[in-house]
Amino acid sequence: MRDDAKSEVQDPPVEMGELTDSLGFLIRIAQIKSFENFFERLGDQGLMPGEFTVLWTIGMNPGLRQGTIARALKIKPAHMTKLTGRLAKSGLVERTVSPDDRRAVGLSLTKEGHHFVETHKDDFLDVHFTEKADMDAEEALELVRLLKKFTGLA
Amino acid sequence: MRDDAKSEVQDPPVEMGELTDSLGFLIRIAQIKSFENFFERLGDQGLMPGEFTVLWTIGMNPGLRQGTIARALKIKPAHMTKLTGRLAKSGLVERTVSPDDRRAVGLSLTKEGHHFVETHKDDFLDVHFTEKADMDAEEALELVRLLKKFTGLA
DNA sequence: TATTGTTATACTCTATAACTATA
DNA sequence: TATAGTTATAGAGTATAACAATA
Repeated sequence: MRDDAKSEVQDPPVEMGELTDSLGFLIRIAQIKSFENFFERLGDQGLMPGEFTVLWTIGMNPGLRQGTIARALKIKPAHMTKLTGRLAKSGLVERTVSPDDRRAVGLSLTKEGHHFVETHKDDFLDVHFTEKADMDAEEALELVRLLKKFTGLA
Repeated sequence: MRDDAKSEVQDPPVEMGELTDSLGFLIRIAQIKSFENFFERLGDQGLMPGEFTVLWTIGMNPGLRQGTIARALKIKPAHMTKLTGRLAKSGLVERTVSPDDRRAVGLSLTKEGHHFVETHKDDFLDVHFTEKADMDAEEALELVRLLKKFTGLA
């Protein structure tokens, strides 16, 4: 993610042909770009994008169990355990065993967690991504609409 | 990437709010979807999407050095070493030390490499991704155009 | 001294299986 | 038996630093 002004290596042009019209390739490059944007805005907060996503979703659905949140966000169970572990250790998330089913772990935000989400909400949701890409508002809406359709979240 | 017909876990609805309009989140889900598509078509070929991308680009630019290709595809040097190592071991790529600069490694496809790219080209480029997502051709073109603009590849 | 590619370590995330404690 | 979550291991990919060979 380093992007030194100096790193202007003199490279010969690289022909990519139809690759630059391949959705899979474009999504990968978009992912890199999106990570760069995230770290520019929130890099000093010590959280990864995935952690923020989980935090946000817990805030919207307090008390829901870990597995339910994980499935909704397409996070694998094993990884979810580590993720919530970190968030709990940071004091942002509280895990409570359900009295109904003592196997289940309910998730909710601590007061710090709520404050954290509220404070960094706009930076996290990247509400101003258009500016970097020189896109107008209409294009941004259309990009979001088409991605939702492609992912099936539409 | 498992998606058993049985795995219809009865989950309560999970509220995600503005997250489903967040570009970063959508790109991550799109990435998962795109990987699923890739493995449906090419899973039995034993190559990862990144490896195919490298293979393709070497084919378009025979003889270019490793670092140049890596920078163009935004692959980190350390990873590129492993990647080309695997491709060379599979007999798809040939690495040759340049006589001009004996530090440089030039990459080119073997005969098998050429054949592999030619054979799986359409599956790899995912030229028919629209069908799965119920998108028409115009929407597909627009999605590609907007992603190119966002990534700066435009 | 600087650069090309390599090796090594550590971290995120995925995939998988084995395990526990419940149910 | 099955399920919820955990632990452990292996792999892909990234970040970083140190290194050898070469320039």
